[in-house]
Amino acid sequence: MLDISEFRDNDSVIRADHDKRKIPHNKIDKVIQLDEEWRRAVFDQSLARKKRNDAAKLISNAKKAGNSEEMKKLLAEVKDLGTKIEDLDYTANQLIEKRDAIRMTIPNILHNEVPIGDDEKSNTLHSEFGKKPEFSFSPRTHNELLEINKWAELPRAAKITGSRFYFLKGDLARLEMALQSYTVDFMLKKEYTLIHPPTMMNRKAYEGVTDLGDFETVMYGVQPDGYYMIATSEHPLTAMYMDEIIEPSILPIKLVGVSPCFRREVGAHGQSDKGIWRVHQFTKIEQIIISHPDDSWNFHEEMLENCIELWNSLGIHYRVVNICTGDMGTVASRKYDLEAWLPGPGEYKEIVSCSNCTDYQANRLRMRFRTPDGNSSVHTLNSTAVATSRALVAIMEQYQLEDGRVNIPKVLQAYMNGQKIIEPTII
RNA sequence: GCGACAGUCGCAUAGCCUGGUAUUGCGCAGGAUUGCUAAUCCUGUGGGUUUCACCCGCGCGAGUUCAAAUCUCGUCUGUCGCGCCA
Repeated sequence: MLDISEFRDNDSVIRADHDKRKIPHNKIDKVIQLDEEWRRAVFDQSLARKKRNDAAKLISNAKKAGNSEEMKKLLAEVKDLGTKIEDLDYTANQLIEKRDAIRMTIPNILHNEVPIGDDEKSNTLHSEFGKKPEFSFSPRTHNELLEINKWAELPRAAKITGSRFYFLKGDLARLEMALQSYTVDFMLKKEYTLIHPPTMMNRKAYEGVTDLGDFETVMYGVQPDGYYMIATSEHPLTAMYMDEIIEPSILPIKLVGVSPCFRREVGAHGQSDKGIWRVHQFTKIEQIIISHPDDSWNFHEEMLENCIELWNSLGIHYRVVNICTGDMGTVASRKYDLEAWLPGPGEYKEIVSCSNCTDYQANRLRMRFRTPDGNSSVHTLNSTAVATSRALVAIMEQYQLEDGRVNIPKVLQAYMNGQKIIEPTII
């Protein structure tokens, strides 16, 4: 959520941003209008309350002085003030609720260097690492590899839950654990603090970290308690400090979260969704930084550097792209994606997303730090380190052998008791 | 799940019985002063507005009242005890 002062003093910035995103200005106008109405209502409300407070003081004095005549007179004067104040309160509350309901849906201000364009085709290449692996045979898709090696049970998972769930089996399940351990150790060396968060969140906290539309399309609700399964550990880790005033001396807060992630994936279809690429549940290791606003752009680069070092160490060929205006979403101000080369389908596909959300989440969550001139919102940043299902797909496809088995990236072998190849599952 | 107690500004506290201007300490920030690894003093330290002032704010919500941190009801969270349990 953008700070209200942006609408009062700086609306041209928001308008210019809307132009870049090709969205109309009507919501901005509405927020400004409601804000003006609210401020008038609050002023009237304050006057009425002052009147009541003054009267209450006089009544108190009259009572102490034992002047019951005076008291009766004063009481008669303020008799109807209570209802009047209630009405004014109601009006003011209605106005600010409307104002903020709209303000919540207005997206973050984009960084200057975000490329302009309508969809992912306009994302621009930032950098590229590794080389496309060459095969003396026709490389298989990860889905074919899963079947040949019995590394996953998809139809059986569909029986007990539904489509897009999976049982991971045998060596591939072990590789998943190795990947988690390796990634966590990697992040610990960067002095991030490991966190296992709650896997469910209440509505209030969740509204602070995500686009409201996600409640319909992304998150699973948990009844009867009204909780939501987390779509990523970014959400609990970022919301962890909600409603707090943080001492600036503890900034930056650097966290590495490990959690299962749950996504409904409403509206997702197609051939590319076979296998475990796009699933309702997966495990993700996530980087989170809560920082002073002056430092956030440096930390955004730091998180990207961490990803690059990590994925280079896994020996995966991928490219980094700058996400363009049309592909950005509501919360981030700037976003890099890592896209791994998948030899099976012959495409680059997203494996990492690295965002600076500036003060957008912090404003909603009321996460502030002290400054000499009062409190000011922190910045929040998040980046995937590794989403295990997608990392496994990239490893399987890029490290595959002619017989369908898969070499284990060197850095993971120590986490697999020295094993060098993952073998088919027996049953 | 049951019962008792608790929730007050970053932290810790007083105020609640008996309704009438949110107390004190610590931490943090700014300033002053002294000068030796620091001390002392002053100021500030929840949110809002038409900002020399005023309004709101004592977990949240409702009620009683001219007036609620204070009384009543509901609710949430925590602590302890009991029960259940990996």
